[in-house]
Amino acid sequence: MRWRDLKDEPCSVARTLSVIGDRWTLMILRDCFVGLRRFEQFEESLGITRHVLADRLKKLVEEGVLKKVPYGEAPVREEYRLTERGFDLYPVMLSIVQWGDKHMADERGAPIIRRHKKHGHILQGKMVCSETGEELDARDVTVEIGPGFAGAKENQAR
Amino acid sequence: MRWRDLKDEPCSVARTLSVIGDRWTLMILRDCFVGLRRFEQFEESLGITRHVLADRLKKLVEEGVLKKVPYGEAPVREEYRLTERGFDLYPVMLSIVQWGDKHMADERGAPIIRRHKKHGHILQGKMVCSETGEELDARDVTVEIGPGFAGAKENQAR
DNA sequence: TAAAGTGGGTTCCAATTTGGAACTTGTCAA
DNA sequence: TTGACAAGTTCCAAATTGGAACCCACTTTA
Repeated sequence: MRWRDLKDEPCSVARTLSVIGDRWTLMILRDCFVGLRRFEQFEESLGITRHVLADRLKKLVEEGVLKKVPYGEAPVREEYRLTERGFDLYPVMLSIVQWGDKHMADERGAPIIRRHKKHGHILQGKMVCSETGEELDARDVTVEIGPGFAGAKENQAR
Repeated sequence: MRWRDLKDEPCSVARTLSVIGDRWTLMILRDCFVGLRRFEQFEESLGITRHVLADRLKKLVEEGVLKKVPYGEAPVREEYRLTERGFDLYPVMLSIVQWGDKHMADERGAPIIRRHKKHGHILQGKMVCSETGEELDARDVTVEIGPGFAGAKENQAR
């Protein structure tokens, strides 16, 4: 399978990765989640080649994860902002951050901490079962073919 | 910044992506989470070039996400299994799946569904504040410099 | 009014990575 | 002794990324 065929797989992991699985794309989204919006800000923050950045931003806009919003007066320019679809990626981002905090930090602790705006406390997210509220572990879960599986290409069970 | 310098950034997103952000790595992990273990199984499932697969597996073992476990008798071979560090990636995987289920599925619904082993019900995960139990949204959160930030290279605030 | 600055891109070429296919190694089974 | 397996390697071509320079529509400064 080629990378560009991922989006046609009958698998939500593959389909999501076809949008955010590119090198640098999640780093751009990280910057979006901390409030960066402009081409030059992303470039400075990431030190990434400009044409790769332009390409990724274009794809994220095409996929509806970011949108271009005009700003400024005299020379009207455009900045990039998360759409609702983009904000929906927050659980992905937060679980990535928390894995890094747990497994990749040095003895001093996490490089960045999060605070709950409303309550002021330091924030940790946790993935729970929306039915029972129990914290989820892969070993508690089985998978089955769902309604959207059939017909999407060469179907291998997964 | 080059891709291979990601691990030295004072940012847990960057550090985590230095482990799982490579093309195909998350697809390999998806297969691990549904129970595949052997080189040939990954190859067949992904249709990926063998040397890329070998390289990714090697890196995942080096990072402690997978471990090689002997199996078989006469010709003793080795298979790949998730470590605890690997199982800790489940929230990342699940949130990726759920974004795909919500935003990339066709009208028929999700290609795969999950069931809670213990209770038997269909399972949806949700990311909540571990303190208050509220579902989390990026807009409820602010970030601050944490204890592990300083000194790790050229520090840009993030 | 010419020169320099800004933000957001493109273009070009070299260096890395990936894709595809064939070859290797160790062990067993016919 | 030949074949089959599982798990890799090796080689070369194709695609992607990195680095640097160039472009364009405005605006400010001199």
